[in-house]
Amino acid sequence: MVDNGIRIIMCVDLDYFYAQVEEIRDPSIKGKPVIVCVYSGRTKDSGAVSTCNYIARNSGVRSGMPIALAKRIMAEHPEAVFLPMDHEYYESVSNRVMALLKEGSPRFEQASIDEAYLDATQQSAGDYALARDLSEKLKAEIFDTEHLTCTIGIGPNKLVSKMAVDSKKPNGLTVILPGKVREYFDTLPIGKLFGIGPKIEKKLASLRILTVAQLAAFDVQILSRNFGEKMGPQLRDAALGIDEEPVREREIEQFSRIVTLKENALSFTFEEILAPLAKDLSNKLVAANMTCQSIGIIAITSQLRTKTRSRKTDNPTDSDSEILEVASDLFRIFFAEEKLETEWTPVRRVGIRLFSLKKRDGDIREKSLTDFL
DNA sequence: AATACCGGCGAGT
DNA sequence: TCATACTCGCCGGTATT
Repeated sequence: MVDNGIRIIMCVDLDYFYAQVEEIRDPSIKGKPVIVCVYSGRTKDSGAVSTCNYIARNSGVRSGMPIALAKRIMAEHPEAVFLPMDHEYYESVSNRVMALLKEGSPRFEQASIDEAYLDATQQSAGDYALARDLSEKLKAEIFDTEHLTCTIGIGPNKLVSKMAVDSKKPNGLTVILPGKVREYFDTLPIGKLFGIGPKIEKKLASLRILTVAQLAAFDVQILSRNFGEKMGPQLRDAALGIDEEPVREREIEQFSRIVTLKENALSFTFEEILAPLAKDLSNKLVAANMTCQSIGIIAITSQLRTKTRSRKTDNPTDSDSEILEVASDLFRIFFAEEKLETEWTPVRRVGIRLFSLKKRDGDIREKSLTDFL
């Protein structure tokens, strides 16, 4: 047992994942700009870039960018390949890689379709040099079996390993030793800290916090007052490279499905739009052997503002008809309320969300505990 | 006072 | 008109007990 309190955490990130999977599926596109897109179906090129390979990034294409803009950027590169996202396929590849990683360390946490954390403290006997060796083996194994490159970051916690992985991509391997954390973090612009996006960066700037070092030294009380009791201390800890979160597999806690309407509208046919979403979500619940006890709707307005409504159901359910019923009712109420608003806000995208998910057939232990309580 | 529920916001892949 | 589809986490307000 290795227990000097110092953990060794690895963050594994599959490089430009969707685009790389496409390169492997069709090697003839390798060497060209590859841009994987989510087409919304409104017009020929409406939609957004999901991800792209580094050749496309070098021309300025970015995730989240409108497809039409990406096409304009690539206008002088007619060899550029625009592909529709094939989520199911990427997921099947992801599942295989995640299974490999899980063998690398049983202390495993999948963070997204292309990212995972491993607690390698035991395997590497607390030795960062051994952890690096283990990472190299994992990289080789993933490449040999799936022909995928990945980047691995290593550090004393999930945050630092994440910052390490971000420091050198693609096909990188970076170790930030516990004693080097502050040194590395202090060189970073504040916006590069994981968890600090444009909004928080701006708010920090208004407090005259412009560097990670300034955030690390800032009065935590004032941070709490401005960001809340949880986020205040968390922000300062992040600047200090402190993160005690364990690497742990987590049960999924929500499912959602959302679609873009053909045209912005003040209402829509619930049966036509919502029924397929309800069916999909119900199928997902059944496949996961789960139920939900809260059903919500999502509406994204023409101004791209997100509005939500939700309702706790009387009983846990996985029924598509019940999901459809509740979602339709929530949309009826939503549009009735919207009508009373002064501004006329048509809706662009609509969706359904399920949460308060519970595993259905809890095992015997769990069951008897529940019965007991 | 503590907890549950709800709607909004922010971040990330 | 250029703006996807997800998931997670937190905040603050209000209702409930």
